[in-house]
Amino acid sequence: MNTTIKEIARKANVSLGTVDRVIHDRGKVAKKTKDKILKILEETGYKPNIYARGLVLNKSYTIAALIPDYNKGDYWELPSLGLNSAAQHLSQYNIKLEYFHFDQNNPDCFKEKSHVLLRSNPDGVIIAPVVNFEASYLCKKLNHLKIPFSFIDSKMEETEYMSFIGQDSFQSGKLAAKLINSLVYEKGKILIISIRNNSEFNKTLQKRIEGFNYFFEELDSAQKLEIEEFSIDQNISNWDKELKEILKSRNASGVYVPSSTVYHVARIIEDSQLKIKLVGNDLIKKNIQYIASGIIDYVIGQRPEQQGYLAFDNFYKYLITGQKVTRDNYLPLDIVTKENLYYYK
Amino acid sequence: MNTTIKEIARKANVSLGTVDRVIHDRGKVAKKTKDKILKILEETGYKPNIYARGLVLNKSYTIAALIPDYNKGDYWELPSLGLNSAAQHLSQYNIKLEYFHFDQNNPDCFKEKSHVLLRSNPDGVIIAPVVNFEASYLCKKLNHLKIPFSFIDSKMEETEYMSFIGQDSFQSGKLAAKLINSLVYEKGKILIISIRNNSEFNKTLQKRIEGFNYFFEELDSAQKLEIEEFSIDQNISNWDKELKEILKSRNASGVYVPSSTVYHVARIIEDSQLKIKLVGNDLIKKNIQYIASGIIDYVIGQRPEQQGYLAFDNFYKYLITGQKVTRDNYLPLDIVTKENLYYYK
DNA sequence: ACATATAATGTGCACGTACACATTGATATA
DNA sequence: TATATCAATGTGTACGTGCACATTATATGT
Repeated sequence: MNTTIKEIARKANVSLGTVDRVIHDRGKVAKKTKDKILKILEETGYKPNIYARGLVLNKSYTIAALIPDYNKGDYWELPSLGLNSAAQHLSQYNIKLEYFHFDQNNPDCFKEKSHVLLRSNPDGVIIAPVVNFEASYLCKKLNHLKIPFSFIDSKMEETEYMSFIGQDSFQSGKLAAKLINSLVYEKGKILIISIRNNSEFNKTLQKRIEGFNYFFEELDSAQKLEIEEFSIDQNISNWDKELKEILKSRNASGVYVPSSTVYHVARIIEDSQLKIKLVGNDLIKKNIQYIASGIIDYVIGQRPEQQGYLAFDNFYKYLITGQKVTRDNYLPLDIVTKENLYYYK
Repeated sequence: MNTTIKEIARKANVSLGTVDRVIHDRGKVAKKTKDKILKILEETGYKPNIYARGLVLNKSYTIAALIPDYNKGDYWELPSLGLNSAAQHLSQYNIKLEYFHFDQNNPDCFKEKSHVLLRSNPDGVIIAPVVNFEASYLCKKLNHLKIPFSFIDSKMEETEYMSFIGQDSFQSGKLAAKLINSLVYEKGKILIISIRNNSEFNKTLQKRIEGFNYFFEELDSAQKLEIEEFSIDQNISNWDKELKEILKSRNASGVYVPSSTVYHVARIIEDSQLKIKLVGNDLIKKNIQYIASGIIDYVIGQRPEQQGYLAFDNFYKYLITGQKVTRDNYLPLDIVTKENLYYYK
């Protein structure tokens, strides 16, 4: 049983109200009395009862999530699942989640949604900063309004974010390289194929490729494999044919796709019965079937659901329980393959 | 703002007490009234206010953990870390953790500690059932006393446990086989070396080995590798020499140690500068250095800290928030290697 | 019809906190 | 001396729930 305000008051020979004023530093207490009460608080290690506190405050918090729009089976569905799950678990604490979806290909859309978001006056904001410049503006605004915000997936160093939840892209690429290397085993050529669905410069992709190349640069030159890099834009017609052409003509032993769109390559490998080892990212539905059948050899997961869950949970911790929040949260790089696929789903 | 019992009562034209009886299924309510109230509860999606609930109950719960004794750096330190972390996070909810450590090699010790545990009259029990027969007796007792209990690490199917948190040992072995297979790549011999620190039959070890063998049985006979099995008892003097002898004489390309004691093999490989690929289990401190240096190629992790955290958290959920608890919780089989080691630590 | 048992329903209190409001005591001013 | 001022302290209420206890309605037996 913890000490209560009542006990403190009895020990100090004052009323509940006086203790209350000291605890909340509301003033109107004689210095002598205040010191006496503070001392007793210290000695007894008083901690407010969170139930009574929660009951009497009974505030309703709203967390806004500024996340890319998605179709079923896309990557961004997964962080949303985690966000939803956390929101549901914590709904009894009167903390709610509100989405503001934007089109990844349209920076204006991000800007517009930012404004709508700000007008809703949330108690916290979760941002997926895929559109850098506009996000920077939003962060400044939030900072000014003293609304705490978190990044998910990737972060913007120069802002005063409360927390970041994501992965280390460079290391992800390095790990992919190691896996490919163990698969093709000293013979053959390797392709890096980026399949982008927007024309923008993408930090995450870039860093993964850097990490991938770094791994091979560090190897003995004897073990080095030939690497070729390709970039395909899904907005261009016939991108599918082009991809097929590359896969068939280059006589590659292994392919690395540094994004969740690796299933496109898997489909072609399956259809054309090519003998190519394949490594990609993310455990999305469209990839799962190819992992199960062994066409995708390895996928590197980044626990997107957990990312979503943590992002929301951090606001609960911060706003409701008043706990400190870890600022940078790097989640493990999960290696997923046929044999351990089941327990990651 | 969520609906309250008061509102439900007003809508149903009854008193608070009647609604309360329906919610807690305490009987003494006319069927007609009960149905009416149930319908309203359903419609409004009533959820009890956790603060008010906690305030009025304000019980102090004690969870007992019956876990093997350990030295620093041993496997069982890790679930304890998770348990402690959960206990600390949830301390404000008046739920405490009390350990009862036993000696793995001494079934009598388990029995004795079981009795001490029962006398402490806990509100929930977490059991690591490494001593099967004695655990069975304890479970029956707990069942009779209506004290809920959970298993961690491995489970006993025939008991009425509240939840289990652990891994799929068979699949763990299968995954290890796949990794070894990709490492030695169609040439050479593979050894399975069990290093036991107690003389007892160990279910987990057995199942991992079964899974390991199963993987190779399923391969085309052309790709099959020669496999030899060894078992070493650490209680026998000179076990270290024997191990060294095996590693040096058998001309193996790969070794699988189906437990956390893989670091013993790693040490010998390092000292004797052998060229043997090595796969084992668990991310304990003694293994980490060998993963970092690449002597252990892969380790399969089972998130022991998370196991501990979940085990405790499940009791919080069950006893305090009244939520339903998932009965079987299989954690992912993490593949840990030099390149992704950092983010698993 | 009446007493009595029992089923059904209602009432009141406690939990610990936050905050609005009320009261007390001391000092200064007319 | 009476009164206004203001600092210091005290009191009361609400939050929503769980449970003990009180009350009312209905059925049963004589």
